[in-house]
This record gives sequence, structure tokens and C-alpha cells, in this order.
Amino acid sequence: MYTLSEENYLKAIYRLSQDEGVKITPTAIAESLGNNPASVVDMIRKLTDKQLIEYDKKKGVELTPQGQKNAVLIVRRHRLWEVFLLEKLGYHWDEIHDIAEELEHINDATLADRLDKFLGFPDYDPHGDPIPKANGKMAKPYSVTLADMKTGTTCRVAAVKDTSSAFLQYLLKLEIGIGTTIALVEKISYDNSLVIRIADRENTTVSQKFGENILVE
Amino acid sequence: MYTLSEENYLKAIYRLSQDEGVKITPTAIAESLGNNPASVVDMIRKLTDKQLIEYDKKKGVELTPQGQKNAVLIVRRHRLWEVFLLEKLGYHWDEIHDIAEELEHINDATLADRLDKFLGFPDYDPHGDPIPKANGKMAKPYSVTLADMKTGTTCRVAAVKDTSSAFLQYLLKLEIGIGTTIALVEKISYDNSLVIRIADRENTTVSQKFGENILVE
DNA sequence: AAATAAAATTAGGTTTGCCTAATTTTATTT
DNA sequence: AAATAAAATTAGGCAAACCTAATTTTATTT
Repeated sequence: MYTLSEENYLKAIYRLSQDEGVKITPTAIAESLGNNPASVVDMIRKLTDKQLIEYDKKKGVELTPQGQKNAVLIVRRHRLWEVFLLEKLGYHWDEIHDIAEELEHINDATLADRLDKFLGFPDYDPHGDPIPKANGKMAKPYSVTLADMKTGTTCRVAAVKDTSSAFLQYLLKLEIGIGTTIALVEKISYDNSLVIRIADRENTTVSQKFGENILVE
Repeated sequence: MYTLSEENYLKAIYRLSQDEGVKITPTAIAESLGNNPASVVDMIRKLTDKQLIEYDKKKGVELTPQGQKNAVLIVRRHRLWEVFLLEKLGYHWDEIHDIAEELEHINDATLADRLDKFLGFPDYDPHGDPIPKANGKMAKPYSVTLADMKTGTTCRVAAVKDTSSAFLQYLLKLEIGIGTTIALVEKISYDNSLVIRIADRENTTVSQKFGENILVE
């Protein structure tokens, strides 16, 4: 259907479009993919010709319904494969992203739906991201971070924003996973570090950056 | 590790090397991949530089131990994914080849071994081809075809040589699968057509080509 | 052995998807 | 508003993997 590159651009644009109200510029896409802005301009032309995106200097890049549909399908496949790798093949959550990044491009009319069924129609992937359904609909992604919480409140880890191994391995070390209970004990006003209590164990201090990458409910 | 193209060339050369004693020429590789011989010459140079093959005008193309190892790994992945698609996702055997053709290129240090374990270490894929083990060893492929059989003898279908949907769908219609018993009733000497009895049902006549694509034991 | 046919190779070209460097456009400061 | 900085774009190039057409080498016939 589409080339690997085209699919990766669609996915990147889709991801950027999740931050509502933010204009998607060639530079932003270039950064997201680790490419040169000049290359992005090339691809914008190509995707525009194929009617997958629209580009307006004022509005930036937007997915057309066609482009949106394709991007969501790729995200669906990515997240389903992540569930498969973790639940069926026994990978840890810091190992699955890169493999799913390749699996997501395998295109077959019924593969995603069969995999979905085989996995029992999961609603969330191992990082807590909602999995788009066959009809394209999906649960609203979590948006409140640990850093947004009020001191003295308790929450449940719902998802992680950063899926890098570095971050996920750190979480593994702190024994934090999806579902873990965290109480926000104190915010250090000097640098916004967070003193937290993980699952009723002793207090731990983490950085603001850390807190901003944990989504809670 | 290697590009998609390089892997496909290795696989094609490996497949051709299964016919022992046959020289592997650029033309043969070109036919096998549906490419132009000129392109094959380009790639022979590239794979030779990478020490994956050796090319000698007299001997033709041969895989180096390195090349052999990689080719076998790709075949292993292909056949394991075929088992997965059939047994876990419920595909029919005429639908799995093309998808496995894509899945086989996904490269991860432990993926094939984990999949192997998840599937219960199968020895054969759904077409009856032996699956290379993690150490590279595998059962000897079946080699006797239905067309090789003596009139009046009975055999068990062990594998299919041709994995095209056209052939597999024909087999489905005839209700022939791996394990089906077939008796060779008569060989028509005019055109080598075969009169066979499938699983003790009424007699059927099939072509020589058909008989040569069914491996038996 | 010559003639012919087939296979292999070279030369030169195309497309995709990227790049750098230069230029133009747009946004931000002063 | 002018100056400066940043972003977008154009121009021109490169590597991979293919192609066609022409040429050379090898094999097969006569």
C-alpha cells in the first residue's frame, strides 16, 4: 500500500496531532523522525499528492480522513503487537517498542483483526496507551501526569509517556508498573522534584521530568 | 543487519542450493526473484564484498558459512511465522506464505527463539517443510514426489513443493492436506497423468505437474 | 572450427528517500 | 521599521536497487 517511509511520516504526523492546537511544522516533523527539514518538504509534497495530508503555511500539516485512517491503523497494529510480544512471547516492556516498530508495517487485510481477537481484544497496550479498535475508535488517552497532582493525593499509574528503555528500566528498578499506586508526598519548589511513596514503601525523590512522563488516574 | 534485498537474495540462493549438484547462475537467481540478470550481477558483487557468498564462473554462486547461517535463520523465521499464522491466528494454508514473507525479515536477537518456544518447537511448517532449529540444524526435507511412486503403492502426503495459492486452493478442493493418504492407481503413459485415490474416496486424475509438486513418504 | 545461441557483463539511466548548502520567507527583537 | 534569527524551501547530490540496451564471454550446434 504505502512505503515504509510514508507510513512513518503518517505516524509521526499523527503523534504530533495528538497535542491539540499545536501547528505541525516541517521542522517539528523533522525532529520527530530525526530527519532533515529538507527531506520533510520532499515528503510533504509526496503525501499531499497522494491526498494523505494537507499543508497550509498558516495551519501547518494536517492529516486528511484518508491519512488519519491509515495512521490510526498503524498505531493499532503497533499496540497490538506490543501486547503480543509482552503477553505471549514473554518480553519485558522495555524491549518491545523497537520490534513493534517493525511489525506495525506488515500489511494484510485481516492480520490486525485476527491478532486483536487472539489477544482477547485488549483496550490498552503494555505502556497504557489505548489501542484503536477495528472501526478506528479508541479510548481517550490519559493526560494527567504525576507532576500535575496535588501534594497529599494518591493515584494509580495508568500509562507512561516516554517509552525509551532508559526510562522503562528505571521504572523497573523502582518497581513501578501500570497499576502501581503512588502517593505524592511533597513537591520541592526549588526544582519541582517530587517526593513520592510507591505502593506504601519508603519515600523516594524523582525529578520533574520523571513526573511529567508518568500518566495517572 | 542486512537489507531486505540482501536477505531476499540470500534466501533465493539458499533455495537454489537445495537442488544439490546444480550450479547457481546469475540467470537462475534472476528468474527465482523475478529480477533482471544485470541487477543480479550488481548484488553478487555486493554480497561477495560482504563475504556472504562466493562467485566463481565455473562453480557458480555459493553461500559462505556466514551467508548460509543467515539464510537458514531467515528460513527458520519464515516457517515459524507460518505455523503461528495458521495455528494461532486461524489463517488457511494458502494465505500464509506472503505474510510470512514479510515477517521473516524482522530481526531481533531472541524473537525467533521465543516464537519457537511459544509454538511448542514445531519440526515442520504447515506446508511440510522442516523448520531449522536454533542451532541451524533441521530434518532432511522430503524429496520423493507422488509422480515418483510405483503404480499400486500407497503413500502419505508429507509436504507440498509449490506454495502458490492456486495450487494450495486446488488441494483444498480435492481435500488433500499434510497427512492425507493417497494410492497411485495408474500412470497414463501418454502424458504421465496420474490416476489416484485420495483417502479411499473415488478415483481422480491429476497432471504430472501436480504429482511433481506433492512430496510423500 | 565456424556459426549461432545463450548467458554474463558493462554502461548508463531511473526512482526513492535521504543529505548539505544556499536562498528565500517568516517571525522575533531591538 | 530595521535588524536579526529562525524556519522553510530550492538546488543539486548521493546510495540503493532496480531497469534497458549494448557488448563481451561462454556454450552449443552445425
